[in-house]
Amino acid sequence: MRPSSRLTVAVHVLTLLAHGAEGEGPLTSGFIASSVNTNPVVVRRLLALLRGAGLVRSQGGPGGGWALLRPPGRITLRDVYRAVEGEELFPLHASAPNPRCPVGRTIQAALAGHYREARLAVERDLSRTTIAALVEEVRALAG
Amino acid sequence: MRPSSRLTVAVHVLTLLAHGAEGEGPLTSGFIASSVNTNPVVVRRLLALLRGAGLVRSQGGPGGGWALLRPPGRITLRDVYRAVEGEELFPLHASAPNPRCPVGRTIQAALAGHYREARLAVERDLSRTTIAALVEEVRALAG
DNA sequence: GTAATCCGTAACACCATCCGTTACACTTGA
DNA sequence: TCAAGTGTAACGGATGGTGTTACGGATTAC
Repeated sequence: MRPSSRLTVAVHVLTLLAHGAEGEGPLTSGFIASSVNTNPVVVRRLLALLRGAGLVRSQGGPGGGWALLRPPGRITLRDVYRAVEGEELFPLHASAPNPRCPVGRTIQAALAGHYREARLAVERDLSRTTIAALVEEVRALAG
Repeated sequence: MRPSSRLTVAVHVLTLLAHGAEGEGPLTSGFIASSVNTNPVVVRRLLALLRGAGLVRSQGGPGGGWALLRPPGRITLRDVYRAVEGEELFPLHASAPNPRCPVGRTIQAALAGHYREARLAVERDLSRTTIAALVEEVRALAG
């Protein structure tokens, strides 16, 4: 499975929700979409994944929109990654290798463990960065 | 850029080359393709990338084929990963965010550093495994 | 030198996925 | 009751990976 820009957009949106939290009230998907430069439906689809992970909540009707469910210091990039990306960092063969070949018969089992370790290494690294830290960086860069 | 199965197939092929090294002579793309269960052209395309990275050599004509250029104990999964995958572990936005938004204007710069760290973390993990180690695992699993 | 074998690469079709867009039903709040 | 939101299905376009055919070029064996 190839990587998408979902992680980037999801982090962008969460940073925006945390950054705008001083203003009162939730942010609409239309407003968020104008910052990301995309369509509101794309934003709602992505935020639905984050809602499924317990990171945000949505509210309908006038004055409705999206808001964080946790303080930004307690949301890490690992949480976001798990919410929006698939299970596997590196996919195995598209079609199964030849079972009559000793290497073909066993290579997937051999690789699976190493891939799992690599995925854990990424997640360990992503867990070091919080949305709150990104808000700080954004404020420093944007002035 | 999303992940593909290129890393898996490349590691499979290199393991096959190392495993079959006791037999004399290079392996043909047709033989390799039958183990991977794909088309010889696919194998040649992928091996061309590995050749560009100095991992294998090719030889035309009868008796020709592909062979390792280094002992399998000195080829790590990090070498293979760098040879066949793109630069970025996680892509940034497909279309640039809104420069009139403080978050949109700065989020890419803020994320770039974190993504670089994550990529290094993956590579650090992949560098712990060699093709020789995979040959051992395959032998243990296949009997 | 001739033929067989193998690589090198272009060209094309197929397929899955992602992204953007439209459309419309539903819910909420004033 | 109306306006402002979300929820979600449906569709099309773009992209990239994969599989396949085709053919030119190089090398080896005889």
